[in-house]
Amino acid sequence: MLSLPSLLSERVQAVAGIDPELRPATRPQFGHYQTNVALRLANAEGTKPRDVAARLVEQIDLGDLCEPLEIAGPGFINLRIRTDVLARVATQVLTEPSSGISAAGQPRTVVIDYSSPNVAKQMHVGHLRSTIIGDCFTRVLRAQGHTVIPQNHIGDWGRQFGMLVEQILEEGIDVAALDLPAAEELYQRANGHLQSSEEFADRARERVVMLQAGDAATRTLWQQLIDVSLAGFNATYKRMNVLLTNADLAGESIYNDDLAVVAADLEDRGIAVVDGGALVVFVEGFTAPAIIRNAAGGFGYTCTDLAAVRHRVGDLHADRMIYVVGAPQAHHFEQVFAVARLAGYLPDGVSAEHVGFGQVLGADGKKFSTREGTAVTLNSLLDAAESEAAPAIALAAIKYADLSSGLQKDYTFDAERMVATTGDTGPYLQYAHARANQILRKAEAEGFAGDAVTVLAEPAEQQVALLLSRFGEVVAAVGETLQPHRLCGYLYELAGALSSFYEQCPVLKSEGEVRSSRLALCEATRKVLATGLDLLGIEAPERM
RNA sequence: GCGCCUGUGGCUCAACGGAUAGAGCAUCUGACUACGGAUCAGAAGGUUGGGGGUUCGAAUCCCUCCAGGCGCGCCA
Repeated sequence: MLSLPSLLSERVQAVAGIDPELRPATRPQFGHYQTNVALRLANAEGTKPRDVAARLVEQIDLGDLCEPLEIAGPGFINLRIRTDVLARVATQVLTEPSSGISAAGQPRTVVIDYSSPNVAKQMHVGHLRSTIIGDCFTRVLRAQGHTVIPQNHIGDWGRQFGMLVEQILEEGIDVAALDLPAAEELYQRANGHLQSSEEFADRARERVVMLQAGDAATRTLWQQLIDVSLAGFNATYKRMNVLLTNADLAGESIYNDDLAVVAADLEDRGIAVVDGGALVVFVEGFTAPAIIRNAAGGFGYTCTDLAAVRHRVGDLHADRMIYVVGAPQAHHFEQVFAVARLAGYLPDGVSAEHVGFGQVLGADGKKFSTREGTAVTLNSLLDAAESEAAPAIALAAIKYADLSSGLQKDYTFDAERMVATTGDTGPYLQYAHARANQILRKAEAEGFAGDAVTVLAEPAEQQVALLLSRFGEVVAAVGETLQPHRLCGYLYELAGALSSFYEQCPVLKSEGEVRSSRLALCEATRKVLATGLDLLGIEAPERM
């Protein structure tokens, strides 16, 4: 079904010839939607905007959907949707399983790279954002009918495993018996050891070679470290209620065999050249080249990411790739994508987007860290929120705080503010949902029901219905722009409209068709709130 | 030095070149014998970091300066 805003837009465009850029009206007296299309046309033609508007209004065929169009101000055309149409659309939101989310016209295969913690280290604040944001994208794009393939690019390979394995052997510990925090302590000890002892550093280096060569005993310990870490990660994912599972794992190590292949391919085709002993690609617009293989013969993460691009396009058949990685990596990904384009790993038909995000700051406005100056673990963050509210509420609070403002901005982790049930917070939305649910439950107990919205006499009712009709558009916009805060803002507005409606329009105390219509409106709103919250990865409780 | 991001009421944030820059928190005033009050209605609070420019129209685009953050060949 074509959503109402798209339908309106289409009708206007049929006459205007250009995208009317329909926008929700900025003020109630301007109706429901406004377009500046006449202003733009007049500008191009050199005619008077209001004359153009008058001509358009004459020709636009919207009588079945809108009240008579109005021209206002310098030449805006204002649209007011007929209440019978609003009622019909609200009923559709209620009855259709999609709640108004329209299936993507061209379903794509979307690979999303997110979370990506490092083995033998606890997840920290940066992983919090990547995980929450990536999880939201997965949910939104799936709801639109895209095939989403999450890729959890965990750090399960690299030089650190040399020191880790050596430290294990020296201490004679049973890795399988460790938990993740203990593994991280091991990491710290190994790192300290590496700094203080040349001899240990040499052994660590040799151990890396053994690991790469596939030495059985070394591999076993390495695998045990991964298993221990995964147990920790999965516990956190479960606690966070995110969709990631072991099936989504695609750690760095899976590309081991591809690295030399990629390097050789780039070198053979003259894309990469040896410079200062390293194999590099010079990309126009970048001051420093991308290093494919360092002078010592090792492969860095640029090479790994190129191999990953090749795999995702070639084997997973991605036609859209999204990388949810901190903003400091922006430059790196720009370069990786540029090289991948040059090499043809990233064909024209495949898009690649890096969604960077800002840091999590502490209450002092500085980078969030512990008193000792180390990174705050994700679990301790969850603990902090749970000390303010029940787990389901605390989690909603964190996720909403993370998603509700522009991703690129830093945000301050303020547990007390996040869990507030007033204002623009996750718990407020949960409460609105629980409230709607409560009234529906009471209605059911009293034998009342409503299966269609038929009466929209009150402005408050109309406002709710209008917002319901926009849900699909908002979800589509989030899928396209990858800006979850749009959905947050929409749901907040809807929750507010619902509260106003409660205040002004008695539901259970009204009677007959008015009552059943209002119940249907409540149910449709409850459904959209629940669906929308779910897209954010937030649970919609039945009671609070 | 070069590059990227950020700068909007006291605080936290919206605003896809368009009408009088919107919300929330905090503050103040109200609301049915409140219990859907974990709510709602309202008030007050802004020369959008400064200065230029483009445009019928700029928080938004361009230039410049200021402040903060983050990057910039062999770590990931």
